[in-house]
Amino acid sequence: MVFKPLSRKFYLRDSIQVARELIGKELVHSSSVGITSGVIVETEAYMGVTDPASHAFGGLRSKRTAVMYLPGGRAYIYLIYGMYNCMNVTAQKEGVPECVLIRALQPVRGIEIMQARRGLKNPESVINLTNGPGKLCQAMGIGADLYGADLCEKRLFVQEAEIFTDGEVGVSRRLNIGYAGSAQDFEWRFYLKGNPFVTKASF
DNA sequence: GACCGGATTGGC
DNA sequence: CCAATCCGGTCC
Repeated sequence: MVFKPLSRKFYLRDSIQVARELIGKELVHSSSVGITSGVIVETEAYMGVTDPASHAFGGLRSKRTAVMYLPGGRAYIYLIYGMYNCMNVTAQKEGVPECVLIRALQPVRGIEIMQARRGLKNPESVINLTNGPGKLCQAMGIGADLYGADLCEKRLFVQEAEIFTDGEVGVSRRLNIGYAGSAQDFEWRFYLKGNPFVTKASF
């Protein structure tokens, strides 16, 4: 099995472009219990300093946002609602804190590991493994220990998918950012049309 | 040092 | 529909 992380160059662009191009690529995590991976089918771009929905809005620098200011291509992982992790891919050149939230995956490798980590009652429900940002982090074993991980190395990375996922890329507003004012209307969410792992949205 | 709320989820 | 659960950000 040959792993080939995308180059740094892929990430050194604005997060909208990175978010769109991440659709259809494979996110891979090599952990002590084995390899898990999935095709990225839903993303959201967070445009940093000028984006009220971004954790780096206004140029905020903190322990949490620090990784976003490094050159793109690292994992920005944060705890949401005190219980779930969300994984972002950082984008842009050094000093420009943009990132892309991974909202859903279609499982490819290590599905049994994912099921064990998720601890679902009905294991036949594969859909529930990775159809949401918190769920996919749990299934993939992505936690705070991977904060800042370099995606150009081989522990946690993105590569070209070997399987073909058909369907075109849809665009919509981002979800659950009611606090973000007019930025709610920006269409910075990307998803694979018709894919069953994509979050059900009302628009 | 206190208080508030969230880029979510699963159970009732 | 709503509780879970805790960290970061804000304000005092």
